[in-house]
Amino acid sequence: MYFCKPRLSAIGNRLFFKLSTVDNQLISFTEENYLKIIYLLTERHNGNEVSTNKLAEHTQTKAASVSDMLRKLAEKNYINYRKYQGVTLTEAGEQIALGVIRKHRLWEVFLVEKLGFGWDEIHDIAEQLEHIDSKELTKRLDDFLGNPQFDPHGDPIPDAKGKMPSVSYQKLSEITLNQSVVMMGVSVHSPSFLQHLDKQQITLGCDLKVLEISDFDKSYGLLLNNKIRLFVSNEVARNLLVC
Amino acid sequence: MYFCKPRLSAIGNRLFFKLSTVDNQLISFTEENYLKIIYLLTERHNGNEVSTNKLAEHTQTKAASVSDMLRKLAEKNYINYRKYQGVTLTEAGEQIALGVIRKHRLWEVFLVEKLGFGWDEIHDIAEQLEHIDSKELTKRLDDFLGNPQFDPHGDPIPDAKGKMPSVSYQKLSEITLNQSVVMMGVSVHSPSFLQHLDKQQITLGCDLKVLEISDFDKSYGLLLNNKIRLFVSNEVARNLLVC
DNA sequence: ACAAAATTTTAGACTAATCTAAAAATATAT
DNA sequence: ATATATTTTTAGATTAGTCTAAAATTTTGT
Repeated sequence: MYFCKPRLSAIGNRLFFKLSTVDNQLISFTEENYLKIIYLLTERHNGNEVSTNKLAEHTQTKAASVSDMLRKLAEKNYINYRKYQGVTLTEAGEQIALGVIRKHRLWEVFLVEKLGFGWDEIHDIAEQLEHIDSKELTKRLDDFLGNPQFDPHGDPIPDAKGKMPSVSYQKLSEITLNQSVVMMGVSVHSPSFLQHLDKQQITLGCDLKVLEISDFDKSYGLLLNNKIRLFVSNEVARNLLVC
Repeated sequence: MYFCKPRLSAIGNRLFFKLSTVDNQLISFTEENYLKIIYLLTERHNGNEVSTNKLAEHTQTKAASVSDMLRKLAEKNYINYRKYQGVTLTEAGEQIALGVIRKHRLWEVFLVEKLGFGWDEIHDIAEQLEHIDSKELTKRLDDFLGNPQFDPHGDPIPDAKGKMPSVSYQKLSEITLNQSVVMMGVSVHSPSFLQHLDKQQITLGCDLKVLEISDFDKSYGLLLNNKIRLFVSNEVARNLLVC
C-alpha cells in the first residue's frame, strides 16, 4: 500500500487545508477562493476595487472574516489593500486566480462535453474540481478536451500562462432593432436562469434577430435561428452576451 | 455571476473542511481520509483491529492526534473503538470508506485510460479527486469509463452500493515451479515499485511462467508472455498479485 | 459642514485538526 | 511475577478560518 498526505498538510505546526504551490508559496484552499472571487468581481466592476461587503456576500461569510483574510492576503502580497478602500489583485494574486479559473472552466467543459451534464448542473462540481492541484493534470485535461478557448457558458479559458482569450461581447439589451447577433455567453450562471434559457431553446451559438423592443417594459421580441419567434424579458436580455 | 460556498462550510459556528453527506451526516475531508485508511489497513490485516500507531503512520500524524480523531469517529458511530484495543469500521463507516475508495479508483481509471497517465503517476492526484462530492458525477464518470471493475493497479472498484467485485489473487511468491499465471495486480503502489515493473515490461494482464526459484535468495526466474526471460527479486514476487 | 447612516476594522471567542509532553494502560522479558 | 519497554490516551497549546459585538472610518443627506 502506498499512502501520502493528500490535501491537509502540516508545515511546522501549521495546518493548511488543501495547498497548491506557486513560486514555493503555499496557498490554502480558502485563499484560492478569495483570490478567484476578487478577480471575478474586479473584472465585473471594470477593474475597480472590490469592497469588503461585496466579498462577504460572495464568499458567504461576514465582513469581519473578510477583513481578516484581506490582511493576510495583503501580507503575502497577493492583493493591494488600503484599509477601508477595497482591494485589487497584485500580479502574483492574479496569476493564482487565473490558474483557479482556468481549472474551473476546463472542468466545466469536461463535465458538459464528456459526461453530458447540462450547463445548469456543473457549477458546484467545478467549484470543487478547480482546487485540484496538479499542473500535469491540468495540462493533460486541456489537451484531452482539445484546448478549448471557452467554457459551456461562453466564458474565456485562460491558457497555462494565464493569458485570457480576448472577447468583446455585448449585452443583448444593447442591440438595436433588426440587428442579427450570435449568442456567445451568459453573465449569470444560476441554474434557474440557465434552465429558463433551455426552455426557450436559447443555446450558445444560436442566431438571434431583434424583431421588437417593447416600449413598455423593454422586453425583446426575437427570431431564433431564423425560425422561431420568442420573447425575453429585459432582465434576460441584460444577461445574454452576443456578438 | 453565480457563486456558492464550495468546500468550506460553516454549520452553526463549526467550520468543516470539505463535506460530503451520507444519511444527512456531515463528514469532513479528514474524517473521510481516516475512514478510508482504516478500511484499507483492516483489509490488509485480514479484518483485525487497526492500531493507533499504524494509523498515525499512514495518516502522517502523531498518535495523539489519531486518538483524538478516533474518539470523534466513535462518537459518530463510524468505528468500533475500545480504548487501547484498536478499531474496526462500523457498517456506516465502511459505507463511507467504500464511497471514497470507489471514487479514488474510478478517477485512477480516468487518469490512465483517458488522460494517458502512467500507473505510477496517478496516486497523488486520485488522492485529491476521491473527495469530490457529487453522486451524479461519480455515476456519470463510472458510465463514461464503461463501468470498470478494476483500477489500473488491479484493485477492485466497489459499485455504487459499496459492493466489491470479489477477487482471489495469489502472490507470485506463492506460485510453484512451472506454473503459468496472469498478472492481475500489485499490493504496493509506490512509484518506484511501479516504475521497476515498467522497466521489466511487467504489466497488468501479462503472462508469467515460473521457470526457476532460486534456493539462495528466493528470487524468481520468469518467462514473460512466452517470450522474454526475466528475473525478479522475492520482494517483487511478494508484491505481484496473480491468478 | 456636520449629523446620521453605512461600511469596515478590531477585539475577543470558538471549532477542527493538529502538536508536545506527561500520564496511563498494555505488552514483553527475564 | 514483576520490572521495563512500548503503546495509547489525556492535558494543554497552536493555527486557519470563522463568528459576534463594539469601535473606527467613510459616505450620505440635508
